[in-house]
Amino acid sequence: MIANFYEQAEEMIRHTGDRITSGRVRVLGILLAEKQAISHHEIEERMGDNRALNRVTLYRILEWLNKKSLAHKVISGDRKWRFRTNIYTGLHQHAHFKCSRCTTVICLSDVKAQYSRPLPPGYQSQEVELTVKGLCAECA
Amino acid sequence: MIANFYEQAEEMIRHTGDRITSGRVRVLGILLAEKQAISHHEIEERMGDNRALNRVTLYRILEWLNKKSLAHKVISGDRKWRFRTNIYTGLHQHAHFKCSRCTTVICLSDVKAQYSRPLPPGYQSQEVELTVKGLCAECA
DNA sequence: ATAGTAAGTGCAACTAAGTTGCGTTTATTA
DNA sequence: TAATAAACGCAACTTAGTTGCACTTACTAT
Repeated sequence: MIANFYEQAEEMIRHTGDRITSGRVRVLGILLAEKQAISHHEIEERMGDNRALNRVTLYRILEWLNKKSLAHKVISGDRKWRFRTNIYTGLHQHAHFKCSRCTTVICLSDVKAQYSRPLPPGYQSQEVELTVKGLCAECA
Repeated sequence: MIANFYEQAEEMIRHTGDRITSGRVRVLGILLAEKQAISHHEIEERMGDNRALNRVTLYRILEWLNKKSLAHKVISGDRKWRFRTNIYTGLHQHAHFKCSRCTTVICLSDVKAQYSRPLPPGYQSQEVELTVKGLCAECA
């Protein structure tokens, strides 16, 4: 079943018009197979010991996926980036949930960030990031 | 006028019941004098070249201020922590604004984070973080 | 006022996460 | 199938924060 994700990944990458490399296919495939936002390190783990990509290459692939809107970066206060494909979450702004016990990060795809007051005069909003911290169902 | 902030800082620290050390007074004084959330590095700058505290000590002081609720930590995706006193912003949850051009971070003390849907079943919220990114009045 | 002591500080060395420059490999194209 | 620009890998680096341990200092009890 992971093979399916690789096929799907390849198709998505083909659509960008950029090169289809095995690294991109593998990374995107792993992200597609994942229900959570995962870190650089977790992606390496899922690649298997000997087949791992170089750390730098992985960073560059993740950055590229982000630029091509195939995945997005999730920030969460522990100085680590996590990544999630956009296929299930869409492109719209959405919130993230981080479990303070197991550190899992999920996308709350139908929770939208709002705020109660306008910004100070002259300020322009480009992007809104909402992170809810707490306990996930497993850890509660 | 910065002297006033140091007096105020000393008073605030006295209230915690913990030790009043020159490091704590200086760091909190600097934070009180500041209208923005500032980074560890910016605090060092404001201390002057020769009078700077050790990096480790500064981190520990900031952590202590956070624990004592005299200041709070602001996260913002660039792997840097920033700090702001709680005196003007209160203890309530509030949002932050980060300018994507000049990287300044301010507390939006009267903007509250909200979200449009309940969390998935079993999930418990402990803390909500809202960061708005865009252009500040200076940079717009 | 001063000695004792636990809290706070400084130093050196370390870790984790991400970056840069440059030479080598590879996916596409012509 | 050769040419070539885009990817990749390696080594070395940077930035932000952490740990362990010895030294110093603010408070306390005399």
